[in-house]
Amino acid sequence: MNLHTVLLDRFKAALINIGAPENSPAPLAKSTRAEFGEYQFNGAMALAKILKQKPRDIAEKIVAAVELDDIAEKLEVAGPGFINIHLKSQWLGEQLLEAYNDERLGVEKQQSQTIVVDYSSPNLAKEMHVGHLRSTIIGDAVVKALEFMGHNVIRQNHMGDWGTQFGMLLAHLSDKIASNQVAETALSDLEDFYREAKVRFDEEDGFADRARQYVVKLQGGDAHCLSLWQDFIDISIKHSEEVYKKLNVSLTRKDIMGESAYNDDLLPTVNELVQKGIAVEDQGALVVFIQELANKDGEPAVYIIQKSGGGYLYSTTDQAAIRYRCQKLGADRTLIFTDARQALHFKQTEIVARKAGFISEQQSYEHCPFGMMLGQDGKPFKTRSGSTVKLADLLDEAVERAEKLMADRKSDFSEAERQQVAEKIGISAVKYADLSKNRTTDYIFNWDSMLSFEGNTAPYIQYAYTRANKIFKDAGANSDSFTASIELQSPQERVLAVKLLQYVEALNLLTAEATPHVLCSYLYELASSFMSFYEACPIFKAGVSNEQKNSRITLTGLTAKTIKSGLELLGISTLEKM
RNA sequence: GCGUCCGUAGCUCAGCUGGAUAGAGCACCCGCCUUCUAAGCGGGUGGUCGCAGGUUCGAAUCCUGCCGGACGCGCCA
Repeated sequence: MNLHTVLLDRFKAALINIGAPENSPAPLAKSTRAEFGEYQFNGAMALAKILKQKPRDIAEKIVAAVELDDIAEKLEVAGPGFINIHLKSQWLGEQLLEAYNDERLGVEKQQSQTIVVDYSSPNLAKEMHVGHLRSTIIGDAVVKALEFMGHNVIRQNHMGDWGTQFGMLLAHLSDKIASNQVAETALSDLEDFYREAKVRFDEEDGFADRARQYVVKLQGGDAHCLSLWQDFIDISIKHSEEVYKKLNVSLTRKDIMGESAYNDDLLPTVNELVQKGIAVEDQGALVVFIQELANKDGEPAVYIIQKSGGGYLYSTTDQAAIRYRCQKLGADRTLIFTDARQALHFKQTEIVARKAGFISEQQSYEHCPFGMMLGQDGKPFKTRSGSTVKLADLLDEAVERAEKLMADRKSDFSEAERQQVAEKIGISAVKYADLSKNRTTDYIFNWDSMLSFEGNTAPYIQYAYTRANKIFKDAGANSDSFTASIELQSPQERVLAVKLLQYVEALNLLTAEATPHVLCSYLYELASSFMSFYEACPIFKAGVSNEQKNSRITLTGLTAKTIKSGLELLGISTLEKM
């Protein structure tokens, strides 16, 4: 059940009844203050001009026409023509009970689409660093939410497993193996390995030439080179998989669709663009002139799809990828999670692909950009040439810090338990801190605030969960058999009740905009509402009637289930105690 | 030069498909533990929503111009 949708449908019907034109604006919003009820309909003011009547008169007519007796306690017209909606406690209680007894918590699925999601996509030449964190976890949260909402999601890990840099790496690896080193050992630290290869490339006579030969051989399908490359890729993928496991990210080998996978498609793609007259030769290269993105002097933007030497670029691969995703995979939507700096590239890519007919009008292509992770000083955590922070190291530090915080507190955890809890707290703190921020802007990374256990943080929400879960279990309530009627008496119960029913609204927004932070905000508000309820509405204390007790246990149970569900979609696991 | 994104409390961030008195958390101040986990709850101080115009009954939100910041703009990805 979707509160917003139910109410909106009723108001839309009412608008027609009072003679408003079809498709009149029907703004329905959550009320900003408790005294204004739970929702407010603000359409009367907008209609004043269209109907040539006073907004308050229109509001009165809408109130008279709208059929809400079963749902609303009262409707009141306020201010210039706001219609405040106070929902019926009994009706809310019935909806909550339904949600409680539903394994989907009352969340209706969306109309199913095939959605391709391109995320994580690390460069296999190096180890994953902090720059890959956002794409990986934001993408994974969106993927999980889309699946929960009923979509057919196809993950695409567009790994950087091809390109000129591999010549240098393979030449270096070849030498290591020639001197009897095992590939796994040589590549135990990819970062060191890359650095060594780079130094040789820059300084050692003849090495750069050998590296270039390796590129040519590799692209020509030379067996020895391919075998070396395969070894390298396998080991590098294992590094990534370790990070995914630590991060509780759902990507697996079968989701990998690296750049190399499009190798055979590049020439046909380029040919198609040329045949259709979209790509033309310019200064020896094949380019697409994009008039739509021309500057003020009318000079078009230039999009290179083949270098003057015949080599391909990432634009070529991206065109091939669109063809594959839209035509072979049948993507209704394609979501791409990369940093904001690539925004222009993806805008150009879409324009070119649409001209070429690789993507149809009905199919969407959505670049979902995100900002950089910055240090305390407001500067990037990592510079392009400077030292990088390895993602694995960052996560290890998160766990260490969580351990220290736990050590400062008394607990009856065994050593093994404490280790496990610290791991979950540390990792989830890092993930949540990132996920809870609007992805489009840069954000400042701060250990203290993400691990502070206060405010909009993972530990706060996890703590709320352990509290709710504990009570629910203490009540001996089995989620399958326990039911009660719900009585909403105190303000805290009401606030919690309405919040619980708004889970679906947060999810709909998340899937539409690919913004996990709206789910974080929702969960924080839910957790916070529960904490207030917890303080104000005792369950196992004297003077609490049986009906009240059962009602509150049900609310608590649904809260626990909802938080658990929401955190799972964010890729954050819950704890039984902490 | 052109383009994209951004500028909200001392700090970190919500709110931006226009709606009532702009919200959280941190920090600061004041309260609440003889057991449903105080890693919590309640209350308070703190704002020319970068600036200036415009559209509108109504603008943090839309438009224009400035100022400030980040990032892009033909053979890297």
